[in-house]
Amino acid sequence: MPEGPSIVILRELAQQFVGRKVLHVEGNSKQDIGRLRNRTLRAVRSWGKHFLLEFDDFSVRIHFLLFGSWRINETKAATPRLGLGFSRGDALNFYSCSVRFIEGDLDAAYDWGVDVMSEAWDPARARRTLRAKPDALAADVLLDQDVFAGVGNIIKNEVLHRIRVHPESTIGALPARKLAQLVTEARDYSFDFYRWKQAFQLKKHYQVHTKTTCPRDGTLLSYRKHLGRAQRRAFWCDTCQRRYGTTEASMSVADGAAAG
DNA sequence: TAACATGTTACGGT
DNA sequence: AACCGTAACATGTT
Repeated sequence: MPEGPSIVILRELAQQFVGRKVLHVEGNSKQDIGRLRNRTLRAVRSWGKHFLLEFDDFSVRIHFLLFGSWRINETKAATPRLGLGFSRGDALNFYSCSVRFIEGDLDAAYDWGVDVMSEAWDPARARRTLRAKPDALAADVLLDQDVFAGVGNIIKNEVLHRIRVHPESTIGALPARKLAQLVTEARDYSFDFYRWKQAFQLKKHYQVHTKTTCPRDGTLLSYRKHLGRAQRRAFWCDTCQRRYGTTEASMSVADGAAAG
């Protein structure tokens, strides 16, 4: 159930397998996972919520969707979707995830500049892309993996609170400084998420996600279960998060109730 | 305990 | 064509 920062943590934990040969393959994936046997893992990479295992001429792409999980040198009770066995009984096990092969060079398949966790992250390009979407909602663009690969619903809610922008603000109505903040915080909050997750302290740092009152001013937070085109949960403070622009949809829907 | 949710894709209808 | 809504997938948490 990971957003981008969790995938970065997985990538770092999986680094120990780079350069080692896959000795055993198991799993209920419908892909031709048998081809992985006796192949040497060349690199582990990530792009947004994608975890990538790179071999000589192809790579394996793992996407955990909502319920996926992994174990390193351990197993769960369930059958893995894909399990890779290495020497000394070491193993990488992936559960209830999407497994796909990517043929050829990963650099040809992925645009690293849109990955908020990447060294190649390109904020100027993100701002440019957003300027071309004036009618889109702030809550929707943050979840757009073509713009902010790795951002998920938790990061979305926390970023919007941090920059004091209402989730239904329209992008075209944001002052240039706010748009720049949105882009900056998409990355900066993701790195905070990463550090807190590593320390097993992520949830206690939530400001609005799944919360009922605003830590800034004690306002009862607003909650909507299906907000925006993405139809995802939104938590926000009507006192400190300003709504820029207006949409008919937002004004006609009256189901904003207290969270929790 | 039964809902629910850190996500995405496919498909049918408009 | 573009867009929208719904279903499907699958499991740990509350």
